[in-house]
Amino acid sequence: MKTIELEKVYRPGQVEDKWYELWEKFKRFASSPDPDKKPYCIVIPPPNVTGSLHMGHALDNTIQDALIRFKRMRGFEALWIPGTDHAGIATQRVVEKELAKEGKTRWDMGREKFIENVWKWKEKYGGTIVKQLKRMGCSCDWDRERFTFDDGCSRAVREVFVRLYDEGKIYRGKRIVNWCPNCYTALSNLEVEHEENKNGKLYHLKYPLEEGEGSITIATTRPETILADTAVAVNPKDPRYEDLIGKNVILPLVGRKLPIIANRRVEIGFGTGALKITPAHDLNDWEIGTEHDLPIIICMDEKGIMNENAIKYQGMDRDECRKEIVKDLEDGGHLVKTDDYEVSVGTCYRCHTVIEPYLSEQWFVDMKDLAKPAIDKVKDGTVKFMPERFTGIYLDWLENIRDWCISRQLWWGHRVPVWTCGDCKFEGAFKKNPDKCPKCGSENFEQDDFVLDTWFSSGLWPFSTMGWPEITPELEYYYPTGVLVTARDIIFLWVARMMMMGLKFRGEVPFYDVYIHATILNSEGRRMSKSLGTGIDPLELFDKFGADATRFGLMVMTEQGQDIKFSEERIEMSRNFGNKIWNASRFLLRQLPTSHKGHKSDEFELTAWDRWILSKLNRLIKNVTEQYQDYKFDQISRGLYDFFRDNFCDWYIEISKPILYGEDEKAKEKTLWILETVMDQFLRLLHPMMPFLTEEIWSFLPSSRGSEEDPDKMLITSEWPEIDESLIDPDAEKEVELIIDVTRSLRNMRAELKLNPRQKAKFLIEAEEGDELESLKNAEDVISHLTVAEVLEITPPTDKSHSKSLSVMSGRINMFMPLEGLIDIETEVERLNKDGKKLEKIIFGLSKKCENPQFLQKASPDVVERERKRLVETRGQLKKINERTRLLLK
RNA sequence: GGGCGAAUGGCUCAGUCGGUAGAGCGCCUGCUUCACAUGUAGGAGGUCACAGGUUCAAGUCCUGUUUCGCCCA
Repeated sequence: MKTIELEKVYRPGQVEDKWYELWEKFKRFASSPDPDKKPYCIVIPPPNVTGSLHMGHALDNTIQDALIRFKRMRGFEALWIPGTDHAGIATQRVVEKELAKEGKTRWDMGREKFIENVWKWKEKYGGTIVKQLKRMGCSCDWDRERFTFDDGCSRAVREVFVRLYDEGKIYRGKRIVNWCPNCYTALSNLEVEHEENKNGKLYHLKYPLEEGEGSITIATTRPETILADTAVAVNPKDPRYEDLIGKNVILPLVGRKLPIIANRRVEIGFGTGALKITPAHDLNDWEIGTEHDLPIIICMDEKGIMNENAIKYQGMDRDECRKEIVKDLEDGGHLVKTDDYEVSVGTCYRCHTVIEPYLSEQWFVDMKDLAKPAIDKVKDGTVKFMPERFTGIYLDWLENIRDWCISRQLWWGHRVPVWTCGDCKFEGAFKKNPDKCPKCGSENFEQDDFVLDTWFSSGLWPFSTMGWPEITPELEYYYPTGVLVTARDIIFLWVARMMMMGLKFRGEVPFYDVYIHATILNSEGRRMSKSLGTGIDPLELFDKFGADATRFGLMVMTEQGQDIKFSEERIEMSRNFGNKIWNASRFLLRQLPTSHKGHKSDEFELTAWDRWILSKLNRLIKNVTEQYQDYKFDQISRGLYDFFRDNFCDWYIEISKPILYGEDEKAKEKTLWILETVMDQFLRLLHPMMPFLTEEIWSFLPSSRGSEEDPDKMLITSEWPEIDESLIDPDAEKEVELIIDVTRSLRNMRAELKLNPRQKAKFLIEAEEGDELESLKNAEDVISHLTVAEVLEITPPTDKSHSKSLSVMSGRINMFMPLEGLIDIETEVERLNKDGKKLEKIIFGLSKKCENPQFLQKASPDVVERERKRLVETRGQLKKINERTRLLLK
């Protein structure tokens, strides 16, 4: 019979590539509606098409893949829809950078040509992240891969826009928006990151009164905007300025006359209590300006360059202008003082340029009505957040939602489908491009120049990927999806918007669970960032440790609940774990030329060890299955790890060796059956986390050999283990734990004497008559095997003095190792004293407890009973120790 | 300013219902034994941030404090 020889060390590289190809070749990831099965669907939170895999993706997609593989094995019709996001700003920037290398700009080539170029770029480089997802084993149905800017998704965007527009939920308005002078576009509030600028300054500027000698001093962090000041405001309740309200000041450097107005929004305590009002360059000022009907002056252009209103500063950029103005104000005696001031500045999430609050005409979505159902469905428990605390964050945001600025001054993206007639001024939104004005028939009918926020299309992702606005079989079968897996910084960008859009356009939530996973930090606890160079490239980890190990390591790390400080040690530990599994299977395969799986547990007389490992296995099945449902990935990985290393390898395989190398054929058969069963079930349980390694080993197991050619035999589409409750056996567990305990104690004695591992030792064990003695006697062979013992006497307590032996106690069991004069009395006495001290301390605590009437009265009876028993046992141990000390010193 | 989270061994972190504090890595010691040195056997190492409180009993529950991190404004 042919046995399979495996390499001593598992090498993931080739194995991983091979299996991914085979899974794809045999369409193992494919899913389509099947009325006989329950659907389970995940839509990937689409990564940027320009992106490459970072640790956050690696974690996010490991989780999704594990869930999909789990559900697939559980018999669900499991579909994972992959895809990417067209990432308006990011992609456009990348292509513009390329052009810049040739000394060109997008304006040089024009809109159409430029977009063509971006598409070309996308076709060429956009597949990077997809390849990387494959590299890590993601079992997405790639035939269903989507792109937020593909035809289908674009149709969905059009449909949604037109419907919201026609309902009046989308409107155009002139507002202060977050403007990025580097990307030349407006951004939504969510795309602005706030940073503390510790080098900020608060400038106190003196504005002279129009009449008389006096002046008013205002405080500002942005002196360059005085060029667009149109008023000075004070709080009506501020006694300092009561007399000045209604008077005018003269704006320094400019000479414009500004009224002093009273507005309750002005904070009395801030700065001087007097505020310069620049309606076109500050949101708060805009609101005050609107209330007072102030004139609006814009002093810079969309690139942050000072414009014609900036008098002699025209042409300077913002920062340069600030310096010049401060200098001129100082020269003119208008600068009273400059204080250091820590100021929070908004920056662009893509390029980190300081955001300019900027007055411009943009498209907005009125969110109030959309938000309401999205709030309700979380409040009534239809949609659940994991961990639960994110519910509050989500609700809080939606309850205070503001209108969403959806237009971007980009070229790459869904163009706003609104046309305006140059003749009759008719304006309308269209699902299909019109060629003339439907009202007056004019061909002077122009489409809006702006494009939509990328997140507008990702909000539709859970149903646009399924073919909506068409009602496809997919949509009817897979929607709502099971879970959205993402990081917490995406709760508003995706989760909330998908909820709103899903409820609005499908009338149903897009997913039932929202699993928010950790953010991965580097080992110093800082966010991983490519621009800071503080990131770790997951692909390097795949190369070094394998994708399986990286996946498993990440799963172990998610135990941290919130942020993960990345530690490569965990990945290494997982690599070692994989190697351990590999080697255990190597051992097993040598013993197992053919399958022994056909048996049933009642065919054999099972030993305590057999019942123990089957009991542990079934507990594992139970736990892992439940924990997948609760997204407890840390506990799953930990449970698998402990079971395999501790229970299976360290103990069961070890005790199986004398049997497998022995003569008892029936016992051999039984042991092989159990070994194979455990390995088989374990591989299934581990598969979602370590898909490659498990599939590889699986393909060697006799029962599934040849699965490389036969997709029906592959692990990926095999069945998830069913728990057999009848095999959970607390008695066997207790019995084996006793034997393990005794074995450890005996080994401990060996180690203390620095006995060579091959040197056979002699042990005496004394246990009270009863179950324990019985169990130990039954396990005599096993214990002597595990402890390399020659003579192993197991008896009831005797009167022997054991004076020349080492001793150790565990519970009510006393163990001795006779030494014939080898013992170092001093060391042994010292050790006994140390143990005795420990015991005394425990006894002191326990006796105090057990004498406490409150404890006896109030604690539950079983606790009292347990503590009493412990006290008696511990006292007995101490007595023995004292006795031994006395004997040794005699 | 408002909210959320964290603080446990040298490091990174688990710790379920309140009832004997655990793991991985690192460290020390023994071992090339026939699946595995990516291994194995053993060991040292903890005032559970601090202060109160509840309780027979607190790492765990409550209140406050400190430090750190994140989000929102």
